[in-house]
Amino acid sequence: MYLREPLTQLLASPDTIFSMADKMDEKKVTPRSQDFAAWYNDLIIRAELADYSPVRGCIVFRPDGFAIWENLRDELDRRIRQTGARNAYFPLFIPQSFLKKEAEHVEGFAPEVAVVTHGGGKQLEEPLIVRPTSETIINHMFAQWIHSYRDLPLMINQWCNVVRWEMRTRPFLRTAEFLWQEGHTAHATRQEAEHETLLMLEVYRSFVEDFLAIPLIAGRKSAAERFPGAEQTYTIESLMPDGRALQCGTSHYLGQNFAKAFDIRFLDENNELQHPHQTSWGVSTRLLGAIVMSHGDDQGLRLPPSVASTQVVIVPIWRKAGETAKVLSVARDLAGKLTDAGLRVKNDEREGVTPGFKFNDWEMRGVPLRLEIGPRDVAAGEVVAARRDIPGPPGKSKVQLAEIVTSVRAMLGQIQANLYRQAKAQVDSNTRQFDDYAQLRAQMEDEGGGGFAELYWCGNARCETRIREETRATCRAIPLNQSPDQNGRCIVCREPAAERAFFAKAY
RNA sequence: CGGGGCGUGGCGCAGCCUGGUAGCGCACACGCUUGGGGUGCGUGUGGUCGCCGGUUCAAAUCCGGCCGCCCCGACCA
Repeated sequence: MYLREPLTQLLASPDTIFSMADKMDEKKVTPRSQDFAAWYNDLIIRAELADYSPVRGCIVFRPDGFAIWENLRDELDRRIRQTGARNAYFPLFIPQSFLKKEAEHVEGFAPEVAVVTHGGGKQLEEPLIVRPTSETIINHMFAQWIHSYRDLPLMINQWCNVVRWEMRTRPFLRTAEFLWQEGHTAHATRQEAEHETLLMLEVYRSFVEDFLAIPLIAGRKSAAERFPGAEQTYTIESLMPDGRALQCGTSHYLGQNFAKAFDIRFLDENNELQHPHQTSWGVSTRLLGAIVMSHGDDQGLRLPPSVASTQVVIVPIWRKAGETAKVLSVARDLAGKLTDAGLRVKNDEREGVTPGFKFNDWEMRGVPLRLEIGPRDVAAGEVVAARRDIPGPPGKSKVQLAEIVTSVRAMLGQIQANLYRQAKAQVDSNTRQFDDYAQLRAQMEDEGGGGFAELYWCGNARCETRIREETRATCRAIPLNQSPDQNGRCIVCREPAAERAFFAKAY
């Protein structure tokens, strides 16, 4: 399904000297500027984050890729628990009839649902679907657990896999099976549920920006982009360097739609039967794709220290046999000191590969900080530190061994902040305001994704549809808390428009 | 489902036109060498050429059928 090697060689101009080009391609990934999609695929394979599987649309998470997910998951899980939600686990299989209970929900998901028709060698009485999301089965259980306002709020989160039979898949960004967390809550009042929806949006926003160093626009979705069955969908959207937007997480206010469909009722303080107001919210392994694209360069991955499986790699260097023991001893001592300080450290003592090879290897894998230590450094009581966020000689500096822990901690903090700064600059330079529809169309026709377009939109679906059909850009987010503008005019119909929206071509 | 392309060691490809029993690069293993930015050399492992059938003394190569995959389109939080 995916091309293991990019099409770039096939697409290369006929006068390319293949014998030379091939030699280069074996060592380097496809340059990002040349073919963004090929660069992305190359990086994932070469950095050993994931591999293709024999099953169409499904990928294997290799240890280095899964470690990023684990680090990300542990931190987000901690933040989710802080809001009061608790983890639980619901079945992978859901009775097919459940999906049909909420009209919009079934319409939205039925086409991409996998169905199990046989088990134990027999045809099942009722087919089971493999969950594409768990609203139905969780609300079925909520109906049995909720009786009184004293049972509310009920806040459940689960980490699991889900399956959506996508027609077109890409590693991390859209796979048939993916890992995610899905939160589901039920509240006594609309206000409480709406507050929860926005609270979780803010949890996601701060988590992705601070921990993953990915700049975002937070806002609500247009009616057309809403989750099937939701009253309101909120989103965090990022912009990839190729100018296409990536939805990084969503939080939905479900109103009473599912409560009514699944007959969830409780007695309030006045002994009156009420349907609770609900929310659901989730982020997925798609975030790994966002990390790769937002930070990576032609040398490979660039991982924020917060999620990197290895934060610091030590490369010992020696020339003569007599130097080896001394260098290794200092390197090991250094690794121990940093590990004791709570850092994730690797000491690369491989023989038979040159230091230069190791430098490139660890840069490909995105390790934020490399410490080179050779005979000269040992003699001087220092190491050479090379920052992954600053390529080449400018990123190198000498650090005294005596103050190594403090220095490394400081540099990791600087790298985390700088990766965000670089990504933000990239997004800002690709975000434009438009007041003229012809200019918007021209921008979106350009090669590449077209970037974020910030514009006034009246909110009418007809104008939104026209933009989508004529520019292929969709409404990604309508930022929250805008101060109403009396002078705004819809970019399409010129009617008064109170709010600005961000449009972009999306993944 | 419509249009286009491709199936040859793990990966990328050549060989096919003009049949003679498979080759190159990378990767991998071993040895020496090298080591502060992807060292160099040597030796070696690994393939019923997508599948089935036909033609022929002989098929990766020619003929027929089938299967699979990829790209574009349709579709899609």
